[in-house]
Amino acid sequence: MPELPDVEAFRRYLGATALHKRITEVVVKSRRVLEGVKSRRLREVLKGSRVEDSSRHGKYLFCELDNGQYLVLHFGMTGFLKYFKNEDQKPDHQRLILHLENGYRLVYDNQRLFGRVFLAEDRERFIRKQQLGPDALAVDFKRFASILSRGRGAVKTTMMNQQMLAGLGNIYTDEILFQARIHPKTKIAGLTEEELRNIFDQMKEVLEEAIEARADPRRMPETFLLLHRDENCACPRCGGPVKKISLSGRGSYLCPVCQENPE
DNA sequence: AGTACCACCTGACGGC
DNA sequence: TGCCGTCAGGTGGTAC
Repeated sequence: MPELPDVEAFRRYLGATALHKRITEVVVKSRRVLEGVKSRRLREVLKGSRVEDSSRHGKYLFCELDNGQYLVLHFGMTGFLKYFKNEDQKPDHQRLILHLENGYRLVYDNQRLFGRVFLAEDRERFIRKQQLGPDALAVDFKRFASILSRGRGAVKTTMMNQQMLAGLGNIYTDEILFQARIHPKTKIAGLTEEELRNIFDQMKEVLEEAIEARADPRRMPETFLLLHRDENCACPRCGGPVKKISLSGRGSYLCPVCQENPE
């Protein structure tokens, strides 16, 4: 699930729920998700504090605490946040539970344990340490073009590399390339300036529309490929069959008519 | 240095 | 019904 638009949706969800509420108790249900911090330390820092602000860089969510520290959440493939009061509403794979002063809980759920929870003192230093590229939604064209041109392989692989650009995953990269009518295997070096510009514009467009839809596919435009991610589904542009290929080990969906293979 | 592939986890789904 | 292989929206390490 969680690529940039999903994490942005979690951020807004946090803003509408647990923000500014005092954390009264902290339960680490799975210490495997903790990265670089022990349960005890995490509890000490979180207990009694409040999340006063939130921000996002790529797929990372930064929860700024009133003690100056940051609770940093990464969701892996299956993570999400859930705010609830009654026990019968609790999600199936709670990994970190924050009890709040109003009797509600904010839960970090993560079925496959690929997500990570960090504690950071400095947001920018954390981003540097993780070697993240600029956020895909914040980057300007000049920077985008110069970063992408460092890639030697397929355009999709480069766009998904978090050290190049932070925030794009498998689904949205497919979507952007579909909208830009570029085949995912196209080599970066083979792209014209115009095509690069088009990819950039579509990246912004797709991300903004997905955020607008609260990362919920049911609210997304019918023209989105991600609603038709199935082999032989009809391409929303030309009606031809959608094709699935494998690119660096990931399933990639595309329309072979709209996205011509350069080879 | 850059890129490709596997492993890490759990669960859902389709075929037999 | 049950077992098995395959696959899933991420990423780190390792091998070229």
